[in-house]
Amino acid sequence: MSAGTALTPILHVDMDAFYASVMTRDRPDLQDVPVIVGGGYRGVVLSANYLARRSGVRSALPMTRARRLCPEAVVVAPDYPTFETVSASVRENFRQVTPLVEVLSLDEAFLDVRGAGRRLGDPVEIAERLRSTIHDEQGITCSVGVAASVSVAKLASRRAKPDGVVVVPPDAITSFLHPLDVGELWGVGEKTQAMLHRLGLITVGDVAHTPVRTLQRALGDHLGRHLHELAWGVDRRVVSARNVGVFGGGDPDKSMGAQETFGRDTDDREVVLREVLRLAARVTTRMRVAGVAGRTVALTVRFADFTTITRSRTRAEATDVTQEVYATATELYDALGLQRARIRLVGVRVEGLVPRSSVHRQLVLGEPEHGWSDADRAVDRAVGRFGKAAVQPASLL
DNA sequence: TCTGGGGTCCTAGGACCC
DNA sequence: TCTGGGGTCCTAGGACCC
Repeated sequence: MSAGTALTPILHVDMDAFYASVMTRDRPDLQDVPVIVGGGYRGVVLSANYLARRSGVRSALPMTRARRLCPEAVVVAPDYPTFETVSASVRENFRQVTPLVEVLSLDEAFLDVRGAGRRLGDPVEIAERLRSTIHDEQGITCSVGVAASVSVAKLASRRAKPDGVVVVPPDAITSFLHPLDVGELWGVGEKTQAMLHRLGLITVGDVAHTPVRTLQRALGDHLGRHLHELAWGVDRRVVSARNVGVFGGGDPDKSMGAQETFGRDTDDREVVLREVLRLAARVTTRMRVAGVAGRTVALTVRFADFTTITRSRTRAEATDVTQEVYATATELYDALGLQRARIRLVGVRVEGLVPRSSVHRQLVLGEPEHGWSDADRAVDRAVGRFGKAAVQPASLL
């Protein structure tokens, strides 16, 4: 193993145009045409292949604009179960390299291969072997960034795209980072980039050579310090198999929610509340499967002009009961006192989740012994046996 | 037919408590 | 009593990520 790569044990593996690659891999007819994954009414682009990107199509772009930019593109609806399957197989490939895998999303992960060197070779050899395994088994390509820290590895993988590997040795970190636009840094989005540009800070090098106090005044204590450190390649964040977010085996979720954009805007309270009930049922069903309950219920309302508000209320005790979440969300909605406001989207979220086993409910005087909670569990059993369509709250029928 | 859905984290003000 | 101050909870909003 060369001394250089032994000092760069962090891999960031990122599938290339993941959704688009998966949707087209078994479709010879889609190999040489621009492809956009997304669609649906009022939707956005989830992913686009490299031919479509050449026309300026990017993820999160409204579909209407994407079609205008690339009218010849084939639009394909996403197939999430297949994405999950492919993603699980790839994660298994990762775990054969090291147990230190931090899954960021369906198509991205950090690997710490510090302990794998003797067995599997240096980090670059490991990266290349993973790439060919994934290509052979899944028929899709990925790119890998190799560096001493997660933030630099993440930037390196972007440079490696598509279908490549980029290594940033420790002595090349600042020469790699400093020419990049500040917007490339992980955690700098549109707003922060614009703010930094207004201050005349265009490149990562500009940020590196700005006093921390100045950055903190503009961006707040935390972000200011954080960006200054990132600009010098200082990143104490470690690859943690615990931080796996939505996927199994990691830290539990802190909140669960669901939201839905209406096919067309509505000002009808009945229509909105029927959707709120549907969302409350969806969320609490997931909570009961996960064995969690939460005290805070948050309602999101987005109006026709895209302004978005949230209102939340913390209940005395944690709940996973559909009717209780629905009741709180309804109170929050009615407290808005809306008069004919055009509503585009509603969302329901339950926060402050704790294991259900840690919740001991006070018996409220007059509360039926077998109340809504038992009703929910009966619904869950029926859904488990007969499928989602079998049981719905009465007002959804 | 402009702008999805699932999350996390940070900030800031006010209440409240010691 | 020339009004301090810290810690925690709650709420609302905003930025960001994939």
